[in-house]
Amino acid sequence: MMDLTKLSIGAMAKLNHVTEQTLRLYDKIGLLGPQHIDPQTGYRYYTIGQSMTLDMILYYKHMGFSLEQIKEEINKSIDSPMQINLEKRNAEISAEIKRLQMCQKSIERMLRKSRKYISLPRTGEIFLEYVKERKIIIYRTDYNILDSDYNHYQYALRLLKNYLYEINFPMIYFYNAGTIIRNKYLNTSSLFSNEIYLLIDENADYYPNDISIEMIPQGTYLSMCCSRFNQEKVYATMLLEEVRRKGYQIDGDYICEVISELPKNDDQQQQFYYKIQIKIR
Amino acid sequence: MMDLTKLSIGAMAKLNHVTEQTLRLYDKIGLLGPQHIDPQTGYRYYTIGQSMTLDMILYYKHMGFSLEQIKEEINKSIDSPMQINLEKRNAEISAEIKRLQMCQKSIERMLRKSRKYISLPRTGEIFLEYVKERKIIIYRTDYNILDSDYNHYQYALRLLKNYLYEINFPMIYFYNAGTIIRNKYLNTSSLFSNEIYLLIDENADYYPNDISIEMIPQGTYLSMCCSRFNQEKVYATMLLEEVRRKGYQIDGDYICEVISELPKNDDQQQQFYYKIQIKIR
DNA sequence: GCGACTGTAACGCTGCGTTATAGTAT
DNA sequence: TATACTATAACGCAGCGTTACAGTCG
Repeated sequence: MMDLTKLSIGAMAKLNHVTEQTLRLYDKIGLLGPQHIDPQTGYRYYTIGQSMTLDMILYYKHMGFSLEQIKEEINKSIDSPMQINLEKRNAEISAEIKRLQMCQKSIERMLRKSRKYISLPRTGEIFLEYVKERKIIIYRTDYNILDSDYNHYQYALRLLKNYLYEINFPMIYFYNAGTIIRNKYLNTSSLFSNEIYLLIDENADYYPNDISIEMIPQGTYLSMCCSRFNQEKVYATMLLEEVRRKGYQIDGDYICEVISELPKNDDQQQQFYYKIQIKIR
Repeated sequence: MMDLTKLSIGAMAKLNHVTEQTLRLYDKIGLLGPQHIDPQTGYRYYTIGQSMTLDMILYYKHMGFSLEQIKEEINKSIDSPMQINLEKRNAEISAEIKRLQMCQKSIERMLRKSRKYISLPRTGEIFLEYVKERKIIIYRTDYNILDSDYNHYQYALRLLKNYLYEINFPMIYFYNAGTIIRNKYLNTSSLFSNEIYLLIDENADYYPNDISIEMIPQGTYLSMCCSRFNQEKVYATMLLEEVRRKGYQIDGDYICEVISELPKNDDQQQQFYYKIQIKIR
């Protein structure tokens, strides 16, 4: 039978299902050293009883403590309570679980968005669709967005996002962006908009106090998918013509929703895929 | 107004709430490079439109993808579906959440154990307590544990644990260990035990098929806390004397439960704190 | 010309896994 | 002597943070 008080590092490792490197590391950082080191060869020798300490280390590790934290815990006497740290860790884990659940929400939303995109009609095709109520946050510029270029549009969007960032409204809650042309500007000869918006996830469970949210009503929308930035005026005109041709009644404001804005690394061009729509009755 | 198509790395970093190092890293690994690099100075210049790509990167990062994975996703065209990866990631997160919930169970059990320990009577004091039904796994040795030394006890325990490890019964489910003296050996002049056991968490939701579990019945136990290893015979004798003195009836087997076995790094001595008990009626 | 900015390069963090090279036990 | 074992040292992993030192912008 092997000597239970003089186990080589390999024997100790095998007995406890850890690697020798792990044991060497624990020795090095002062977490668990061998009971004896041969002064001639430097060989580490452990006793079987130390596997109990190793058990505890692994247990703490399982609970998510760092080696440094475990070192503190291990060296405590039995009387000093570890409860505080355990409860703290418990709270941390709760927070982590919550974060992961938020991740899942994000993923599910992306999946929905992806599925939605796939089933969308081709560019330029006009179609009817029912849309649920949507929450948005609006940012007003001091110029006509429809006449400005892509960079200014992006900049305005960035300012809005940064505002939301500053008031701690998590980015994960908003995704698609777009512009609104109010009804009163629809019938003028030249279209005008100074409002960009961000869509807010319907599942958002938290809003800062000082945020002003607008609702876009549910209903039937006449829609068209587009792929060129800064051609909103052209597309919108086509849409309005269709409204007139079919004899629909315009109800509310005109909306342009950016569905997808694709970064491409190979060429330096941005690709777009967005949808414009107008509520009718 | 700043040039929205020639943002320095600092300006870009500020606009998007990332650090310059992050942008440099993303450039280096080919995830997101500046649109222009001054060939003279090597200065990086970004356009505002690239913050959209950065948004996506951060969004993917939030969902727990690695930079390498994000790189793949970003370079995909809109037509190739990212659904597979999203769903895979979703499953990963579910598994992670499950793991964390197991962690919490472990922590809560440790907290219970800790609170229990604090309220325990002093060493040597005999007291009555009600104990719930317990599940244990037993390992039989071919020698009298009460006559063997600490190392052999630890070794037997290790063999049991390794057996459980091999049949994939997670370590987190068992905690306290102990020995049993069967009733038939209680009345002999010399105490005998060849069974050590591990307590199984009552919340364990999984058992391997080929495991044999024994139940220790609920009921009233006469108990005593002890602090010296290998003195079980002495303590047990005291306990049996108390039974006789008070006129209790022994019901079932004698149990020795190791409550705490404390590793101490400062001196090389192990410290113990265990409880022996016998069911009475 | 000064301060704010930018560049590259290198080390640090965690918890080991993975070589590489050299000495040791049996 | 063969071979299984052990030692130290160093690099790698992810995603940056953090120096340090030198050149550049307004």
